[in-house]
Amino acid sequence: MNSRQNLTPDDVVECLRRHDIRPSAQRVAVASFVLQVDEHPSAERVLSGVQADFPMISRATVYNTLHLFVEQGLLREVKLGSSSIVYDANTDRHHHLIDDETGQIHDIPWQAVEVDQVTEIEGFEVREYQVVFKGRRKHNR
Amino acid sequence: MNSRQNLTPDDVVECLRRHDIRPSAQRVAVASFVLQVDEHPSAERVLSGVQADFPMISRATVYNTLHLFVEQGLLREVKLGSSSIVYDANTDRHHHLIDDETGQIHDIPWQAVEVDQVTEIEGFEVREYQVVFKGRRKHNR
DNA sequence: GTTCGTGCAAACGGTTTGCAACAAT
DNA sequence: ATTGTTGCAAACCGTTTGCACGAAC
Repeated sequence: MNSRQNLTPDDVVECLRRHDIRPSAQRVAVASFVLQVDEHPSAERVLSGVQADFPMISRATVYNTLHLFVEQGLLREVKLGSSSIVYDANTDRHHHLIDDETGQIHDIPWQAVEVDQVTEIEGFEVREYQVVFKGRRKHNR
Repeated sequence: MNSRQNLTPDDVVECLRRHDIRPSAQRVAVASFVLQVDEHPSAERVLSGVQADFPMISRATVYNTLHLFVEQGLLREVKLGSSSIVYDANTDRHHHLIDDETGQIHDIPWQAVEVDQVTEIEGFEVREYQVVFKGRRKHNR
């Protein structure tokens, strides 16, 4: 459920600026990939994806850059089922569904579900929450 | 929120048998620890915990044993915020809260919250779900 | 005498770190 | 000149694997 809008390099640069991130060539490359890929990529996935058309980017830079993006609110880390951290360009509130077969993580709109009484968790102060679903794609029709 | 009942070795042996697990010395040691510890331990945590009074147990055996326990429904794996897989002796439906400060995972009773419209997730067949809360302990009183 | 359980040590995979080189201002 | 950014390689940590020894039926 990722935007998939075709972003021009200029769009990406502006987006970085909006998040107080200086637009180096590497950062633009990482951002372009992460903002347009139609999945929730892990750092290693980002590395190989970006290396496809930007071969001289290093692993360390990708990790640095992703951390920076998270810090600046451009991305969110998602740590669920999978063995690796994945990144989510959708920074609005939403839920997640983990595909039983593929392990892929899908965004579920916030209004798809209604959760009640959240403020009332005994003994805890809840800062945020989400529903994590497990299941699978409904076949063809 | 773990039971903390004092289990005798015999209780543990019986519990293993109920789950079709042959009670070796190592398995009893792992089960005793995991069923009584008041937290959600990682495999490494189980290893060091069990080694405390059972020094000659190997890493591989702990990992094997935990996997076996999960397979047999004695434990559940919990893969959330933390970098490692943790194990949950509470096999009933429940939610989880991740402590912002400590990273600790707490069980939240199923009825603490009400979730609606879960069957209606567009395009997916939901097999199970839980709410994942993030927050912190309410200070003393 | 197979099968099952255990131990050891090495491999693995994703992430982090330290450090040196190189911009950028 | 200081600060920020990159690249490389090694370290790290939790987990997995292969294999050989030993116990159990």
